[in-house]
Amino acid sequence: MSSPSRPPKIHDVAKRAGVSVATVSRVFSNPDIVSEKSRKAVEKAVLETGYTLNVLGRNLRQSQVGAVLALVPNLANPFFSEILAGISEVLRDAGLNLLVLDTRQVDRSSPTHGLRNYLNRSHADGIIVLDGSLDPALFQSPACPPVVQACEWNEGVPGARVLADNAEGARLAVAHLLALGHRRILHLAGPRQNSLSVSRAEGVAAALSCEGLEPVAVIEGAFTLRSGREAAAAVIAARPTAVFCDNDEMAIGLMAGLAEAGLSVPGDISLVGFDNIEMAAYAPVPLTTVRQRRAVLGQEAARLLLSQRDGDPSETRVLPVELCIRQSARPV
Amino acid sequence: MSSPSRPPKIHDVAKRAGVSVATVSRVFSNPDIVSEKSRKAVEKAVLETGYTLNVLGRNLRQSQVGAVLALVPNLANPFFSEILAGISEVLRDAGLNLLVLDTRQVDRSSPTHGLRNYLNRSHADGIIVLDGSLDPALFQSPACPPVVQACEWNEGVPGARVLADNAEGARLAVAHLLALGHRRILHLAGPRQNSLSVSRAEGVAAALSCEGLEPVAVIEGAFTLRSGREAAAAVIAARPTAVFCDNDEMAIGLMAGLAEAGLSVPGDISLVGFDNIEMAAYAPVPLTTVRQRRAVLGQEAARLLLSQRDGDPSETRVLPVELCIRQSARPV
DNA sequence: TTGTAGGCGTTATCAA
DNA sequence: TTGATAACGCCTACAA
Repeated sequence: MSSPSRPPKIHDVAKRAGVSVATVSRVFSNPDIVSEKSRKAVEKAVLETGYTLNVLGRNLRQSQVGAVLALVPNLANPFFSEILAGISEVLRDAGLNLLVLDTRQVDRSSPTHGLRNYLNRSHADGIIVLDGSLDPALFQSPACPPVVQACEWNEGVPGARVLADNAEGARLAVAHLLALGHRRILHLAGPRQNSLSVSRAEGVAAALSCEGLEPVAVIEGAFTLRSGREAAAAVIAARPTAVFCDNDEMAIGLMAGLAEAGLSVPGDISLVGFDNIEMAAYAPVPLTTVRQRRAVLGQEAARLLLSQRDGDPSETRVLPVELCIRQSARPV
Repeated sequence: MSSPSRPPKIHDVAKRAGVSVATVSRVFSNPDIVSEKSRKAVEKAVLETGYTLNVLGRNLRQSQVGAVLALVPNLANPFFSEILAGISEVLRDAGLNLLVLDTRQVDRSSPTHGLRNYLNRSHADGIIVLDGSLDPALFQSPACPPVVQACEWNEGVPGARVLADNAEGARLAVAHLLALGHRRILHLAGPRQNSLSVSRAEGVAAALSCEGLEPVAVIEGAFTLRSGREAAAAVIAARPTAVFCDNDEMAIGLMAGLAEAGLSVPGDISLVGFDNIEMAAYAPVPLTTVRQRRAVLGQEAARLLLSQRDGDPSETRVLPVELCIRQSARPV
């Protein structure tokens, strides 16, 4: 309990407890194989010296970092926080820490200071990629630890993937609109290259083709409130009776844009979103949307990473989605 | 470029380049002090071997982790994501990584496996605490790295603090309501022990006391949409003409609750929030609120931590706030 | 069940 | 400007 100038090392504890450093080490890593007597002595000495394990030494010796890196396209975007919470939860139970890197904030290509430096076994024991726009070559180096892609994905990146059933979600949403009698349906999509946008467009096409239809228009947004609002003029010009939006934020933004133009939802135009963010139920008109369980998605990603690290083959998990009917879509 | 079974070490590079390991090390940490000739040779050997620096070795040698830990009360809460983005940005420029820990997910007291184990120089080079409810004793150990508190705070925790001017924000909000002629003002507050709630209550009191008034009631919420909605009945019972809410989520939740009860905002009741989350402008009635710049708050916290680490004295920064007038509050 | 001793990969000191 | 070498703190054969 004294306040030593130098933090106590495993050696100090050993001396004080009258045992060897190996025994002290074992008390920390595998207590069951040391005798009760030695263990008690060590525990007492630990308390007396205020010793805490120096993780740096252990990590070097074991060639492991004790942390997993999550690559997020935009850390300020609340969409990802719930996924991160799910990841964090599973990692914690496995004794691993969560490192977070915002891919916008880091040079994607520089060989010396860029992202490449992080994709290294000495930086993280594994990587969870939430950004589908990164160069797959980054992950193909033999120095790169196990990788799992979650939510967005990219062909060419090795390892397991965990995704919501995006196509099915979009199909459900559009089928719902069709069942309500809508025929002029517009798709307010995400960025064109984005893997989510692509899958959801497939679902839209699948649903519409049953009726021999196509979207009256596809407008490209940026998954943001603002881009939804700004799409209002183009949406109105296409005269749809209903709009399927690739996420809730664009749907809520569009709601505002339509209101500014004097159009009512769902009176003039029906709206369906995607994600079921918490705010969807509190939008000006409670939003009908597709629920995807973001915490579960994060948990699954972490679990896949752990089993991949343990040598299990990488599989791909597709998580079910479901339609959440509220008040923003009604019969034509 | 070959694919060695064992990752190349600094030794391999040195041999290949015909120099000593010390020189190779210097090329990485301080290139200017090595001759052009040696440097070129090393760079060539690095490329040929595919060598990447093993951070574990460096960290042990330098007794540093290369990462800062952020303690977040609830990682799934979008309020914190923008703060984290600000933190991450500044850390990155300083060559530090961001570790995130959800304090809900971790045992707060267990001496062997709890939070205490993380507050250790071998785990992180510094700590940014966004949770005001943690036991201050945790941070008082000599083994604990530098600490900065941000947003919420706790007397007894050492180190710098960075806060929004919560009292002033609340004062501005209530003064605005008073100027609109409101006299029956209710305070929908956060949890009673929360430091934010306390400061904001002071601001409310300060503004009201100028008119010799007090809140018609103080209702305790949980900073969530749901708690705002659930407060509606109690709010209505107190018959205020205006409500100041400790955050935007509760204000938007309350808006929904009031609408369900057939009351209109701002027709029947005026509302002011706090935070200016992005959704505030897209609420059923665009929300008048107090803007606090969360990204800047995170940046400042990280900067304070860095300067504290470099031995500068710890100061406390109070960040300005400003009133954002929209449409949820109007004259009585 | 315990102890001894070598090594994980790097950097910093010191001398050349 | 460079090289040899001793740490950094811990874990784990291996031997006792």
